[in-house]
Amino acid sequence: MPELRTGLHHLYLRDEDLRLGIELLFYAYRDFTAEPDRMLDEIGLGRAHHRAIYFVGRYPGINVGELLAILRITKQSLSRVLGELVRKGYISQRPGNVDRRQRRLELTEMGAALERKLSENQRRRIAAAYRAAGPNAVEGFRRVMLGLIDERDRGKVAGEPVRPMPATAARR
Amino acid sequence: MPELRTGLHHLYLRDEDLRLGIELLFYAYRDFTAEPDRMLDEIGLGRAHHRAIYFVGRYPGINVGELLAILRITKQSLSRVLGELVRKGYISQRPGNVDRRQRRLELTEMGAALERKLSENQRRRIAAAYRAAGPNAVEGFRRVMLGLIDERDRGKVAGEPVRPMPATAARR
DNA sequence: CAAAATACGTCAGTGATGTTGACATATATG
DNA sequence: CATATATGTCAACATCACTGACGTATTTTG
Repeated sequence: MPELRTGLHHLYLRDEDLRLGIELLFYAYRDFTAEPDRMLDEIGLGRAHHRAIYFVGRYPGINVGELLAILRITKQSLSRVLGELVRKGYISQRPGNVDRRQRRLELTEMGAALERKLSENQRRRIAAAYRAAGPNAVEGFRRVMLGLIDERDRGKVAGEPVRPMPATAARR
Repeated sequence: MPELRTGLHHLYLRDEDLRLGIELLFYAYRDFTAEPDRMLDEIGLGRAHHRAIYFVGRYPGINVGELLAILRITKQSLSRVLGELVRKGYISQRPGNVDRRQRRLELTEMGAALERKLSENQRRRIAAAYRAAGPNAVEGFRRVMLGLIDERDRGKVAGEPVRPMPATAARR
């Protein structure tokens, strides 16, 4: 269906084109995470903490279940990470208004500062790549990346926040 | 300099544009690795093994130092992974002709079969994303991804293999 | 040719991140 | 009230990474 719009069903993909795609993902991700990892290491945190901090910053008030759905790790893993972040004062929590079983998570001032510091690095890298590649390339980048993501999560990344929604939301 | 060519120095990047980029990378990488990870798990291997197998398949005859430069892990980590792969019969090794200190690595039949199986999955995902996005988007994707990679490795991914080169090559 | 550098390996210890499984508690819902 | 949900905890374990120290074979160099 989308193929018809643009006539792309004829796109000829050589093995090498696909290999290049695989490698681009490997190298880009490797370099994209390297510097934040180093910074985190200095304060005794790791990439898992970064991810939690990032998404709590992105969706203030997010609860544990929603975060689990994004990160796709076990609650035990997340619990450890989240516990450390709360203990160290990067994340605050309080029960939900409508569903008091939930822990609604937010960044503290300190957490927000760390989040900015970490993602500033990544933003800079992305901004440089975007600028060097140009607006058309950026649009193409987005289309392809979105296509790489599992269909059910494309909406999530495209903008609509994982809003808690009056109780019992995350039950997809 | 590249900005002048295309006049992109005016590209206006909102905070949200950059956030989207960060998230695209997170989600795409998460989903890109999920299925191979599951397959590997069944045969008692992990993502680290996949990476080694992939790059040995990509550069037959690659030596340990070159592989280390690509993966950016310690030799102790790589040694473990490589040792397992050799013991289990996925990778064969023999000393280099010109420098006999080197271990030149190659996939066995079995290793090549596993490599195909694993990356077939990733190829399919990439091919689908490419086809849905169209050739222009693919070109843009490549430009941006390349820009995200550390400059010194852009050549590597763009095609030129990490060829051993008559002795003393990898000393960048 | 002897000394130094290189390619690679190993042993030992540690830490971060993930997993499974079992069980507990508070709250919500039908 | 019975059941489902949101979350947590304890325990054990695997994978993948790291640091540091040291060893051997081979190549390069003064």
